[in-house]
Amino acid sequence: MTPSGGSKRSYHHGDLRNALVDAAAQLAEEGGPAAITVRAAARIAGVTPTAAYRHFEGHEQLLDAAKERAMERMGAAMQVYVRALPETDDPVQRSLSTLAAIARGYIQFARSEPGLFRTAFQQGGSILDGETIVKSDIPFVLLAQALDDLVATGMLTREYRPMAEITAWSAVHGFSNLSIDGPLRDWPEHMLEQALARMLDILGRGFVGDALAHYDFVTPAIPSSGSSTTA
Amino acid sequence: MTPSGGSKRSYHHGDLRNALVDAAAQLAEEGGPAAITVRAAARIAGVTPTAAYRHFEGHEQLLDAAKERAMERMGAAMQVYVRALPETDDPVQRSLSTLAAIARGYIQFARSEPGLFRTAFQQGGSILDGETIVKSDIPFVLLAQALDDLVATGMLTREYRPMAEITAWSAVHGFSNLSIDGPLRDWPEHMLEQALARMLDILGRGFVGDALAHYDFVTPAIPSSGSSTTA
DNA sequence: TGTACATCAGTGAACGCGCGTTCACTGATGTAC
DNA sequence: TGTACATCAGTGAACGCGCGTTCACTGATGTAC
Repeated sequence: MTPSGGSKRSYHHGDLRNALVDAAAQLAEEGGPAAITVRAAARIAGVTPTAAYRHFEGHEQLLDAAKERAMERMGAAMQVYVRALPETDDPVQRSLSTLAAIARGYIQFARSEPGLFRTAFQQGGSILDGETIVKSDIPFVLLAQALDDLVATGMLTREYRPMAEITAWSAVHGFSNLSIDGPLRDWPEHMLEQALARMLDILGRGFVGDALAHYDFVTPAIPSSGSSTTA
Repeated sequence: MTPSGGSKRSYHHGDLRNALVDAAAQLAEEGGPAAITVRAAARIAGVTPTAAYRHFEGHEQLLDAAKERAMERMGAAMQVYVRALPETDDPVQRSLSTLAAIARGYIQFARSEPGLFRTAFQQGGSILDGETIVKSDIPFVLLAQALDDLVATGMLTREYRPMAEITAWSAVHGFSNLSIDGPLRDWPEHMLEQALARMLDILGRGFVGDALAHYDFVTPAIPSSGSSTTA
């Protein structure tokens, strides 16, 4: 019976706050963070701009909500990559595959949803601080777990473990940015793939040393979308 | 005798185009790319907005010019780091030190001039394409040269060489972004330094393999500004 | 069950702002003779 | 050297736009009796 149930459109709009965040995310998708305005979001939600002020203090709060939404979408997209990993008994291979899948999921999201990606990492607004992100953001947890596993199996020396997440994160984040806004923007797909494969090579060896040669750290986790294992 | 000499303020303004780009860069420094407007730049240059249209087709061209200017500043800042490198007879150590200096110079610029950094890599506008950048952008050339040297000395296997620039670039670019807009934004200096040192560890071993252990790839090239070799 | 009332989500009109851009112009500079 | 003229960098006023935000309001919903 609560109006926030959203099942039927009772009580005026019923779920306007959510509708506005959806609208903001749609605007971000199409035009990046700069396209998110109170008026445009209200327009999409089919409502007067003033109505938005019942649910947000102002423009900045709407932006923050959109940022959060973008982050959620990104996390969900990355999970698809990780979940699609084949089973394996080799714990080292599993850790390495997880790392590669996270990397590919991250970059794939940036390239397929650049507007949301830019919104998620937009300057200003709220930011999950280091400790919060560790506890709430699932892909980040998977990343940390994979690195811990590498230590447990002795592939990653304990000495190299602290802060290692930041290296992985920096690399994929930078690659994403360079791919959508930077000098790699107009590179053909196959060159991007080569560059990414090289990056995974180098990162992989950086993490576990020369022993990497015995493992597969580069194979795409998912061939984008469509058929599963085409050449 | 040409008015573009800019020595004396003859002929109305004398060098308005340049003054407008300076103004645009100043705006970018203070408020990022979004702060660059035709009117604000004209205001700073002490001139009517209309005057700007004698020198730029419109807003977008002014933005492009500011972007280019930001890139130049960044290149210059990075060169300071590279030039400050101590001499060494060991070619491997020299290559590794150059790589580390480029990385530190890049990140240092992003952190000390975030507005210009964001402007340089702002979405949209002109972008130096991959081939142009190789031939024109000096830090990038230094990066490529250092990697080539690593191959020449046998430290970097020829197989790992192609696209290796992109890995280095991605890592430092991502680290820069995470430092100024992302989750590392509020980290204290010493934690950032730890994270960066770890990244250089991992990248270094990724490039040259376990042999990295015999070299120094992490030491700061320049202790920011001020005294030269303080603890 | 029926009525009176309180609540509060959304309306409609309006504000002031800074923006990009255009127009007809002015007046300093450079040049031809 | 001196004058008439062409050039063109910069002016001043104005436009239409979309923005964020505020105001007094309306009318549907929920609640007390």
